[in-house]
Amino acid sequence: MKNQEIARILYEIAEYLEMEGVAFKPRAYNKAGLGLETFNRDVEDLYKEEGFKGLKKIPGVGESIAQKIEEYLKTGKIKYYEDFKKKIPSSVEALTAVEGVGPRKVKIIYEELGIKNLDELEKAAEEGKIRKLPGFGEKTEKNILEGIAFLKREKGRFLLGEILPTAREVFAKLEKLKEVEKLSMGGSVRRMKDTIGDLDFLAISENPEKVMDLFVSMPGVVRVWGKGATRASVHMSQGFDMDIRVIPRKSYGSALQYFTGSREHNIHLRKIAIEKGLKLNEYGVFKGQEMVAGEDEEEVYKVLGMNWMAPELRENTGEIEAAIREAQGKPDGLPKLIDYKDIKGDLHYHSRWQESDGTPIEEAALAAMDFGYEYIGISEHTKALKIEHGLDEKQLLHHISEIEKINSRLSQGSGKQSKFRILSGCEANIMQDGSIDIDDKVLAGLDYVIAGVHSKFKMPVEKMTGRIIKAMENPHVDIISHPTGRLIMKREEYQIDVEKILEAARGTKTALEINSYPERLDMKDVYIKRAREEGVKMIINTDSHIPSQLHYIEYGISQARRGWAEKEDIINCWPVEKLLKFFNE
DNA sequence: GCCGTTTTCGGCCCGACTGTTTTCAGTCG
Repeated sequence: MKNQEIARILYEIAEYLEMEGVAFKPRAYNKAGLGLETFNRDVEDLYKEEGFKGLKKIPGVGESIAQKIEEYLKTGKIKYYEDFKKKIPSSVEALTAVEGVGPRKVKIIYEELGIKNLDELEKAAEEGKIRKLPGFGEKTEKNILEGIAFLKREKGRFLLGEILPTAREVFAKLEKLKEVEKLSMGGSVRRMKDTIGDLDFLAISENPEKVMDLFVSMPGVVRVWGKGATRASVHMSQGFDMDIRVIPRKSYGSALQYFTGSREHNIHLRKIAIEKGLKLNEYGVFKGQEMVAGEDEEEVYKVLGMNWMAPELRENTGEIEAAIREAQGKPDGLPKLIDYKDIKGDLHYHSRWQESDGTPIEEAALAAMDFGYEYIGISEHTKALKIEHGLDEKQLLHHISEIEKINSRLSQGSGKQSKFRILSGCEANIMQDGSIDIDDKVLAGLDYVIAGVHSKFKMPVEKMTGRIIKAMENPHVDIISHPTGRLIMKREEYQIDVEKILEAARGTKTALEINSYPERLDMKDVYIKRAREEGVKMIINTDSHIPSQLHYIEYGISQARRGWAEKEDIINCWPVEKLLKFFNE
């Protein structure tokens, strides 16, 4: 996929244009970059199939940018961009990553001092050369040094699963302050994005200064980035930043809306406000001087002519249009999102990750019951994954009979226990040629089969796509685990043709997994949305190895919601009989 | 440079904070 690659160049062109002080074009390039990055088709395929005209289908891409994309696809270069690089050969992206340094400052430090990268910038700042530049001073220099130190220390973003528990702890602490009347979390955490940059808190308080004081002196705060009358920003020892804003009650809803974002969602909303002769900002919706909404988030959306929508949807990928249609009573409104309580069981659980003496399957079943589930599926690794104690055919037959025994024991128990069901499964390996490492006869004896790629991740796109499709065509395979293989911030996705995979999944009635493991969250939201549009069924699993990981399901559900998934799209929202019927078809 | 149930031309989201100025530019979210 070259989408990301070209998008990055477009973003950099935007920065160069900003350096030059060009108006409006930077926004156009940023928009086109985002359009390309979030476009659900491979730009190379698009160009091959539909030519130059196809490129203009990408949101934000018109005549001129389409030409530049075409140039890149043909030659691997864009002259317009190369010319900028010749003029100012700075690592723009690296330099603007420093807090307080933007394109204009990058231009000045290059032209005055010839600085092109972070190391040179750091050296110049240490030598006291930065403070002498026009528009710079001692403080800016100091901030640059601290900003660079920060970048070196942290990579910048955190996994949702890493940060959400901490965010909730901080929330609980802040909420206890007697000066805080009301508190909410905004930002990407409220939208449950797969990675989080920082935490945003919003509060109502009669005594904002006091809240600011308390916020910057909270335990865990190692640095105060800034502190004003209504806003403060701090760095935490765990490595992330937190912001807080104190907001008047009458503006709480609009502030919550504004600080939840996304940025693109907000920009779209403001345009709609303007079209209606209104002005939208974090303090409310205004008609002239008169405030027409603000205290309540739902009201804010309502006066803009649309229904309220879940934060997970707010990425400006069609949710605003859907909310408007819904408010007008038209069909094709907002999706009725799967709820965090809709999952009835988890089918990706490894009980034998350590060869322990206990009864790990029963332990898993009891934990799942406590979790409110009606069933759990035990899906051990299979023999090709020796390092994970993968089971061979003989051991799998034993696995099946063991589960039968536990099931019959449970069925004689009382109430909840008697209705609970353990399903026998496995997570088999999709070998290089697309075959499965377990004999079909044994696969047939299991309640369900998950198949996944666990080796040879770096195959060319046609081969990897064919490999997975062949696995789906095996009549015993019911689910493909972590379909793209990404490890967030660690490993790229495998090269696959997502459209072809979706087509095959629908044709073979194979469910695609939404793996809830915090560093996987695989499939990601845009693929979930595509899968749903194509009528492909999905399943949200945790890939747990111990009972305490069952709660990861929340992260998988959040990604499903971000992908517009409804209850019917997700097969483990179904009762066990319907689920087994699906597997048997 | 893009885009259009008011437009193929004339618009393009908005406010807080910082650091540098002496009324504001740059950056951020």
